[in-house]
Amino acid sequence: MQVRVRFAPSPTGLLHIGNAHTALFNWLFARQHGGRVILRAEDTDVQRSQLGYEKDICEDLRWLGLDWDEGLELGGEFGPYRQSLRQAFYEEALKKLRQGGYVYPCYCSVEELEAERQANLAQGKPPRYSGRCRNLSEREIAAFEAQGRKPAWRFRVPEGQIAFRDLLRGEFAFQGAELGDFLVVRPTGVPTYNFAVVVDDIQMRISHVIRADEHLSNTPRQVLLYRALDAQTPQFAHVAMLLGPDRQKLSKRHGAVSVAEYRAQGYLPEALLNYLALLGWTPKGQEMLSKEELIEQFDLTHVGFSPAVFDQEKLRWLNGQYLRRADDARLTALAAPYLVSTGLLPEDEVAWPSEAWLQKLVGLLKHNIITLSQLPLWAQPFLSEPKYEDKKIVKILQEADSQQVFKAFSAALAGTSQLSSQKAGDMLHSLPEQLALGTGKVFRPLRAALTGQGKGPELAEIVALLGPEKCLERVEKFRR
RNA sequence: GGCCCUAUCGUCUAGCGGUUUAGGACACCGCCCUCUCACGGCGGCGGCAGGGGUUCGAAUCCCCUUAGGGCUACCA
Repeated sequence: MQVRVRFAPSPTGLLHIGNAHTALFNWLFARQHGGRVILRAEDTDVQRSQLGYEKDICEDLRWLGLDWDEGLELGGEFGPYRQSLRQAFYEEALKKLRQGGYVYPCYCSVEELEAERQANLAQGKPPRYSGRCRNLSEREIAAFEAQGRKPAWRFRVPEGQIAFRDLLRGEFAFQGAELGDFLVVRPTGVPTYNFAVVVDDIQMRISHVIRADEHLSNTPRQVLLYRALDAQTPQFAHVAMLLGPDRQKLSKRHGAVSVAEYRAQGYLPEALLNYLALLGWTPKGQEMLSKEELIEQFDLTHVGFSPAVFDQEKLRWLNGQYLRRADDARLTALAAPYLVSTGLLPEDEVAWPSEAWLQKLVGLLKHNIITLSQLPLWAQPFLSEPKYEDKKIVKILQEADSQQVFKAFSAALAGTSQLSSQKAGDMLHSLPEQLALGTGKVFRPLRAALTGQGKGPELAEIVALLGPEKCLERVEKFRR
């Protein structure tokens, strides 16, 4: 049997980290089984769904490196892949349910239902549908129709056991009596989630439904639908959902929860992807894994089912690791927007320093940062004049010993046109002995004069990158 | 309220009845490297939610309690 998985986000917002997590697990599973990934938009919530979000979600998935074989933007054999375009399928399925006597028309209004629900809740009774319309006579139906009421369609849930198997967690058995008759089609003719998913998954030949834990309780309803539609159920696998640091469901209250936000903060897609894979699953060996290695090592059956807290710190660590290993040319391209938006680089690329120099700069500074958005802070003295605002820096510059350091440094640089970091290092390290000063006494004032900062890359690298001319200029400023 | 899921260091987790003085990663602390920060190296702190069983033996199996989460929607 061919493995066919789907990722079915609802376009009611940006791609959520939690959705990206299940998308990744689906993707990994499909890729390691030579299966296909289907991307479908679940937009049956007409009020909240927006086409724009659908585009954003596609873009974020691609950014993460999760591609798909059929679905949105690609089309395919079993389309269309947006639920609002699939009305004919739902109507056909509803017809089948009606013919089989699995559903009945319900004329209750939203207000009536909500009142009933509240009343039940207040009395400590289960807030499920009473079944008021379950056994309407022909005459009662005719009366409602005469009033111009449009019916919704409800599934007649049988009593008795509904069993299914979860690939991860084993056997489940729910009692039909506990479920209550659920809505399948709204009065507007738009299907509800449970119905649309099942119809689509059947028609799209989905073999494995890998989704978050929160859908476990919906599964018996869906199993009922599969049976009524005379279809085979797919394999279910419910993975744990993601939590915030307070162990509540991960939400906007916890800060950045969309993939787009992490991208904006300067996280690398491979870092986010790698981190997401580590939530609920652990590799045997080391944890830093490429997409290819993940495909090779990932094992759905070893995914844990206890909910996982999304830990920013570990993500940050991973991002730092990937940053340091990243190609400088690529990083420079990614970093440029941050440098432009902070005014360190002009809008117009023509006015930029050479590509080679920029790459050296980024290649050097990538060792000091955790996210790309931190780059401007370090790049500042290289792309504009140092600020010399820090009190400690000012004090170092004013120290008596600093004067002879500046003098010796200037003398050593005079007449030099270019310096490798190696040469610069040799020169710098000869100074302490020459001046009979401690290394710190020599290096600290130079670093201060050259960058206005107390920390940063190796001094030799700074000197090489700035070039003799600029170094001289900055040091001379402090000579008296 | 009912039903369901979950429970190992602060966090992610390994562990699938004996090989465990419970292993790793992040974070934290200390030391080393070093002009500083970061990286890196070494070391440390820190956990089986509680209570009952089952068993020669339990983090591992069962039950109860507790805690957290989910579903019970004309949200998905």
